[in-house]
Amino acid sequence: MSHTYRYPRPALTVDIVVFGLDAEDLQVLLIERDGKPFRGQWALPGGFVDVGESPDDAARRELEEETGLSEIFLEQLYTFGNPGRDPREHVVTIAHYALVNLNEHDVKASSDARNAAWFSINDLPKLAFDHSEILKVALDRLRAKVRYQPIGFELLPKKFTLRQLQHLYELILDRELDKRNFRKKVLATEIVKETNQFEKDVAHRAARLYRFDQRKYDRMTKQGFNFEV
Amino acid sequence: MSHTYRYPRPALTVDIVVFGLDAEDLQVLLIERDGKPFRGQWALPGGFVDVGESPDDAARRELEEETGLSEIFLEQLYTFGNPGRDPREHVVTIAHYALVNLNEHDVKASSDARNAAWFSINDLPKLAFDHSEILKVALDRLRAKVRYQPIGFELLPKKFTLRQLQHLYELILDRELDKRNFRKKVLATEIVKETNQFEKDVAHRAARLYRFDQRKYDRMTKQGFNFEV
DNA sequence: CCAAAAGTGTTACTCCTACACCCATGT
DNA sequence: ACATGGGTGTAGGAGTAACACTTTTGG
Repeated sequence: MSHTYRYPRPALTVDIVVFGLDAEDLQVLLIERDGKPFRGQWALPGGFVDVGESPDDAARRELEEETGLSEIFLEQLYTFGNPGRDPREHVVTIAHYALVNLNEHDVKASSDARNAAWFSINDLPKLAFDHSEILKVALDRLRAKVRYQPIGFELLPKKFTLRQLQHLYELILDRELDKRNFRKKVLATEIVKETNQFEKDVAHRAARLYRFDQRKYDRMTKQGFNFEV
Repeated sequence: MSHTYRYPRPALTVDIVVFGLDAEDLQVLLIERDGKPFRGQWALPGGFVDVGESPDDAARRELEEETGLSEIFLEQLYTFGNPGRDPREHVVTIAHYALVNLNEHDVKASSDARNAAWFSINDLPKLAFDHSEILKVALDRLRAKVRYQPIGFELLPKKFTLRQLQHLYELILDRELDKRNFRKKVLATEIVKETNQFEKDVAHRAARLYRFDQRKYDRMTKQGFNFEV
């Protein structure tokens, strides 16, 4: 079946910048292209928006189809629509960004034949289309956003040490933070609660584990906060 | 001529929330619809994105066609694409917002037969489609943005008094500000320069006129600043 | 007992906030 | 001379930034 319109329409897609965190680096999830153009190059996961489907739903669907990731933090980023960005035709893409905790989500579950892999944001391959630009905008957004909304927590496991949280902020903001001031600031927000559990199997004093206060977290995500670490 | 695609595509439009400022209120520019659906209701200016045209260009073109406004500050806001937002078919719209100085731009120049008018944001009519929601998001964005980027200046004439600037901030943020602290803060940014001109024809001491320092303005627009008035 | 990271307070400084009076101009 | 808004300074408080040592644990 084919579809006819009175006027031509740009194609509409979604692309998703998925950020993850390992011990070393902030990472991005990329897909190896198997079709033209840019065959064999790495690209952001994404695909067409179906008629009758919201862009947000399309982003979640594509992400699950291509990488197996579901039920993660996902937000709209920006819409890119310069006519030259896809050599085949005019394709407008609604870019999103997502945050996942690598310990609790496994990307190998991908049902798609295509190759998916994590790359450090400090060591990225050349990307297809204008995806480098999209990634840059996503990173800028992430950096700006952690300063006034507690979204960074989405990248950590449910229970985490304050050092892990600090490390996350250091990776995102790309600078070192003072340990004492950081702890004071985080605890002052009351967004984390201490547990009675501790790290295991470390060759030094074990750090206390904390978890989010979901009620405070939700309130602060809506209202915003000032976290000028 | 008609156009056939293998898969159906959502329609793609732009809508623009144009903010203006008069002595009393923050205003929004609306268009009276003359076609179905929502005939006779007020709506945001906007229209279809042509193939081969960037969304940004489409927004500028539609704005000029419908209201005569050109060469104004315009930025992408958010893309709205819930399938139910237009009763005819699935229409995805890339919403933008624009800021204009009402003294230097005249909306009567509209070449389009449709009726265009300014409305106070405190006294809005019922809007077509999901345009009330778009307007709300635009207003939230404007409020958030004036705190860290000097975009509010776009709403003022080239030369203005500090009282006008303060009034603008009070209208956008919807609260009163302290005159002395506001002046200190603005002058400390060095984004405005004093001129040797003064207000005319006022029945009291004439206020000094200021203008932007364009170099500082551009730098701060890019880098952001903290303007927690 | 050594290595490694956890955990903890104080001080100086900067920035923000609150607040009231005199000045210049036109009528 | 009076009415109207223009223009100015200071003091107290809050928050930020800089900084070093002791504690706990495993090997």
